[in-house]
Parts: sequence; C-alpha cells; structure tokens
Amino acid sequence: MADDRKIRNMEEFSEVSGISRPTISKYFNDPSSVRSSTRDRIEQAIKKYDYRPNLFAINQNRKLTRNIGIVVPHIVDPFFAEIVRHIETRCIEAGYWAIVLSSHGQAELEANALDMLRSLKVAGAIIAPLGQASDEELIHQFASEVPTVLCDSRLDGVGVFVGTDNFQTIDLIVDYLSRAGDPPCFVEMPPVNANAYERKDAYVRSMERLGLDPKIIPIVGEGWDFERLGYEQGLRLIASRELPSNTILCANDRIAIGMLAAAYEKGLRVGRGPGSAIRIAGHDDHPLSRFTCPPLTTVSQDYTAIADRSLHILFDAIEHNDAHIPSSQVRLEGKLIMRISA
Amino acid sequence: MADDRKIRNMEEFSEVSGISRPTISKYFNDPSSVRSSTRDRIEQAIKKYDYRPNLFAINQNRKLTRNIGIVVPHIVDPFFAEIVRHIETRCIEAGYWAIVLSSHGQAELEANALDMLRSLKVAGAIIAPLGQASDEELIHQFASEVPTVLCDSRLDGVGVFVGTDNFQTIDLIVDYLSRAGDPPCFVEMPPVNANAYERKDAYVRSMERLGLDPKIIPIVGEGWDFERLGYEQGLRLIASRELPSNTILCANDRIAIGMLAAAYEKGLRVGRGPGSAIRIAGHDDHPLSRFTCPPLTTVSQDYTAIADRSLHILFDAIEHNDAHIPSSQVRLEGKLIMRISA
DNA sequence: AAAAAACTTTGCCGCGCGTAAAAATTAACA
DNA sequence: TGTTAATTTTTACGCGCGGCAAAGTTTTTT
Repeated sequence: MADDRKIRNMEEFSEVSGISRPTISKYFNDPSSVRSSTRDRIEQAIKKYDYRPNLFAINQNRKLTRNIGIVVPHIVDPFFAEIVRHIETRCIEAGYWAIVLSSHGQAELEANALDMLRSLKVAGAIIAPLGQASDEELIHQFASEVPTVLCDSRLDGVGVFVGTDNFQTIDLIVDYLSRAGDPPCFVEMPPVNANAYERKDAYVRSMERLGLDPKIIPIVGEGWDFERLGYEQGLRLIASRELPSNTILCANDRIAIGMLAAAYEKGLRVGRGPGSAIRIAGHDDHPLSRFTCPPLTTVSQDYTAIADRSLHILFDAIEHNDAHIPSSQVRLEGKLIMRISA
Repeated sequence: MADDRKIRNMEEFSEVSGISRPTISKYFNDPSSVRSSTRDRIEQAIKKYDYRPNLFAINQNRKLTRNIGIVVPHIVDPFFAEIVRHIETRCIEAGYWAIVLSSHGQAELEANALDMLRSLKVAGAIIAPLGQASDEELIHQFASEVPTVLCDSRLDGVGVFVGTDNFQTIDLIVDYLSRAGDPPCFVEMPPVNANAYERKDAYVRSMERLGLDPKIIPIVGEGWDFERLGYEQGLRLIASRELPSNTILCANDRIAIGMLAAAYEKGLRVGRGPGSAIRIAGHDDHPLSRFTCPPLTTVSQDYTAIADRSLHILFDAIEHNDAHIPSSQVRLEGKLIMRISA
C-alpha cells in the first residue's frame, strides 16, 4: 500500500499530498479542526505514503504535550502492573502517550524519574510514591509545576490523592473475621508507604470499635519482598507458638501468600472449615489470590477505579489548564472477597 | 542549592557557566570527552543552576539516540516484568533510556508500538513478540530498519533470538520426573507464541528418547489468563478421572499454579512424598513458585541472562553501527529447581 | 623552550515541526 | 449573484540542540 518514496518530514508530505504544511500540522494536532474533505485527503495520503510526524519535533514545540508520566515503585508488583495497564489503555484511547517509569524502590531513581518527566514536558503525572523513602520536598516541588495525582499511597499536602479507603476496607474484613470466628490479629507490612501505617491504624480502630483487643504482629525485615517476609514471619510465629489469635489478617495479599506457604509447610490446615487450625486473610485481591491454596479471603482494591479516577482528575486539570490541582482525597471503597482461607 | 534564575536552554547555561555551548553539548553527549577541569566546572554549574538539556531537542538532532525500545505482550506477566526490570536497570547504567511498551496481547497494539519506536528513533529494540498473533511481515520490516533482538519467543528469520533452550529445560525436568516416579503427562499452554510449540515438541522428544509414551493434555481456551485455564483444566481432569499419569508437567508455572489450586480444591495431595496423590511440575521459576502450596518443582529461566545477553548483542550492534543483526539464536540453559510438588 | 597534540571557542547552518498574521480561497446563505 | 463566514495557503519566525570548520587556547611531549 505504502508508496516507495520515503517521506522525511511534513514539508515533503505537504508536497506529495497537495495540502499546505500548516493545515497538516493542524490536522495532527486535532483532526476535527480541519474540513472533512481536507481530512479525507490527508488521511488518504497518510496511508499512501505511510507518514508519521516526528514525535520529538512535535513535543519540542508544542506548549502542551500529550504525554502522561507514570511513576511506580515496582512494575513487578502485580498491583502496580495492573494500575499501569489500565492507565496505559485509557491514555491510548484518549490520544495520550503514557510514559511509565519505575523507581525500583530507590528514592534516587524516583527523583531521576521526576526529572525525566519534567524534561519530557509531560502534561500531567500519576505518581505512586515510595512513601517513607521518597524525597517529599522534591515531589512537592514537582507537583507544583506539573499537574499531579498521587495514587496508592498518600503524601502530606501534595495535590490530589486517589486510593483505597483503608479504614473502610479494613473495617469490612475485621468485622467479618470477628463475627465468623476469633477476632484477628494483624500482621504488618514493612513501612514502605503510607498504606502500611493507615492499615495498621485502621485495624486498631476497628478492633476498638468492636470492643476487642488489637494485637499487632510486627514484620521483620525491609523492602518489597513481601512474600518472603510473610513466609519467614509465618514460620517464626508457628514455631514459637506465639500466635495471639488463630485468625490472621495480613496487611496485604503478598504477605498472606507467604503466610499460607508457612502454614502449609508446617502442616497447619488453613480455612474457615471445621478441620482447620488457622484462618488467614489478606488485602488487595491480588490477581493470584483466588488460586492460592486455599483461595484467599481478602478485600478488593478497585484497580480500574483507581486508574480511571486518577486519569479523570488529571485530564480535567490539563484541559482546564489548572497547573496546580487543589489538594484533596478520593477514597475508593473495596469489597469483601470471601473465599476459603478465612 | 539551585540558583533562582531559571535556565531555559543551553545558550543561557553557557552564559552563566562561562563555557561555550558546543563544549557543553559535547559534555552531555559524553562527559569524558571534555577536559576534567572543564568537566568539573560544568558539573558545578549544573548543580548550581539545576539545568538539564531538553530531551526532545537532543533526540531530534542526534543521529543516534540513546533510546532502547522494549515491547512485551503483557507487563502484568511476572516473566516479562522481570525481564523489563533487568533491562531497565542495565540501560540506566549504560546511559540509555528504556522505553517500555506493552502490546496488551493485541497485534494491532504491537504494530502501533513498533511505529512509535520508529518515530522515537530508538537506537535498538528488544521485542518479545506475540507470536502467532504477530504480524510477522511488520516485525521483519522493523528489524531490517532498526537493530532488533527478539527475546522469549522466536520468529522465523528475524534477527537474533535470545531465549531459553526449551529442549534442554524440558529434557531436564522430564528426565527427573521419570526417574523419580511415573513418567509425566504434559499440559499444554495456549499457543500464544513459539514457546508453546517448542515445549510441546521438546516434551515429546524427551519422552521418546527415554522410550516412554508421550501423553499431551490440550488446554481449553485462549489468551494469557494461564492460571484460570490451568485451574479449569485441572478441575476437568480430576473430575473425569482421565489423568493419563499421576505426574503432570505443565508448560509453564502459571498453569501449574492453577492446577495446584484445582488439586487442592478436590482434596488431592500434591507432592513427591508417600502420602501424595499426584505430582505437579512447572516451567519458568515464576517469582511466586516457591510460595505455592506445596512449593512448585520447576525449571528456571535465567531472567538476568536473557536480559543481559539481549542488551549485550544490541549494544554491540549499535556501537558497530550494524543496522542489521545477522540472524542467529542464543539459547540459555535452565536449572532444575527441585521443591516439593514433584 | 619549541613543537605537537588536545582541547575550547566562534560562527553558522540544519533538524522537523508549532504558530502567528495576512492574503487567498472555498463554502454557506440570502 | 453578491455577501459573509469559515477554511486554507503563504510567508516567516522560533524552539533547543547537534554538528561542522576554522581559529584560538591550553596541555603535553621531546
């Protein structure tokens, strides 16, 4: 289909298509801004000559690019991978390019990523900050220059936040667990971000509301290797027979998965059935949580909603040219996913 | 630290730093190409004025960009996520920018991704093709224009391929499984790429080499939702009591994880111990495979080596200005990861 | 200390496209 | 058919940086 002659730039494309360069430029900026007859002629020529304008030249000159930056701690974590997937899809639909950068859990790389986004003149950014390790000052600075939505983990005083309402979700599952059996103890996650603190607080609050005694089991170790940490803590707990309750609520599913592995190894039957020794529950509705043994009872985070709401707010700000998004929070509700493990 | 005055471009930076613009340009292209005393002065000024050259302008003008494109089917799949993670890290170390695009399993998006990479003038690309669904012609065309390394899944006649030697890995585990118990039957994966075919072939060959009768269990359904497919097939198999062997080798770990869930649900004890009903093994050494119940016996793919070798070949080609990489294959060996499930 | 080598500065053009203003064309309407 | 509004063309400049050649400077070599 494509003609042999290689079109090198918009100038040449203008010649062969018989349409002036400014009009073509206008078309690529917004196809609906040119007359439909002109549009047809341009689109025919595009197919015929297989022309695409140079992205770098476009972005260098446009005041407002159509790039959205996404920064996540770990693309390997299924939670972030899912969020990114949704955002990417939505961006493509909206004619934006999603630039995904991973900070690999390092504050320095997170800082680099922000620099990169600035240098790419992104129209907006969605950031899942490292939290504790983040250079808050830097993110604050960034958010004051570029429309920014924080997701997953909150940061004080930085723009909009979109994430799960940990108090609602934890309340939901604590309530369920307490009614269906022994009140749960709570296995922490490493304090990698605000969720770690919020969920612990939420647990304590929920237990107190029910007139129960909160029992928190600290996690030993740092980093994002949650399954291993959960596994090791599980082994330790079972071996020492120090489990304060036979119902264990884990701060997230990945820790619960490690915990399940420990229980299995030690021959403890997990579940809410009569023959079971302990119950284990998680939080997030990790993609694999329905395939664990036994399937994991958990609370869902609404991945799609987090992605959609974040982008919606961002697009709104971009189109209204609000450089700075007023500080606010969007807290999404989760659902109890009742399976076998608790 | 940063001065108040905002530097808008290299020209201004040149003025305030007292160094000529071409020299600064040279510095950013390769810091070691300027005298160390000059380098120091530039670096001091960079810190003082917080200057970064405009990425778009750089890439528009450099004949050779320092961008590497990566295209994977699904960033949510831990295998690809790990590969991407390694490549990203290596690229950063080498001063390259890794542009990651996901085709979300759709040939059309894969085609778009290639277009995007072309338009971004990437110096090279690493592609894990969709396989069957890929537009081979398109990838072939792309590879003839841009130095390209295929990884994970092969495509006939397209440049270099770096991936696991399925014949070696499957041989390894078939050999082990047959010696330690009943010879395995083989649960397919959906034919999403060349690995699906290769592993099946490899299984048949290994069995025949051992003088055993290969038994292949087809998978029902399509797509990348491997755990679910494995789970459903597992349920079906167990219910119909049609298991041709009590040892099941799955084409990959994600299918094995689904299969484990099915076995658990049906009360079949999995493992190589005396009290176990069936053995289940996988392939890949998925990050979660050591936390399944029981821990999954599998063959490792060397994620790091795949990433490193791919990049090494690519950098070589880029630096030697070989637009076209001669067709060849790099097949990496895997190791038997013996755990409890088989 | 002179000569050679290595580096830096000056000056200038090019990259591919955005964008603005005025002139020319086309379409819509009475 | 003439008028008006909408669109396109013409013309011209700007964006921020790469790269080249010639001239000037510093460092290294002998």
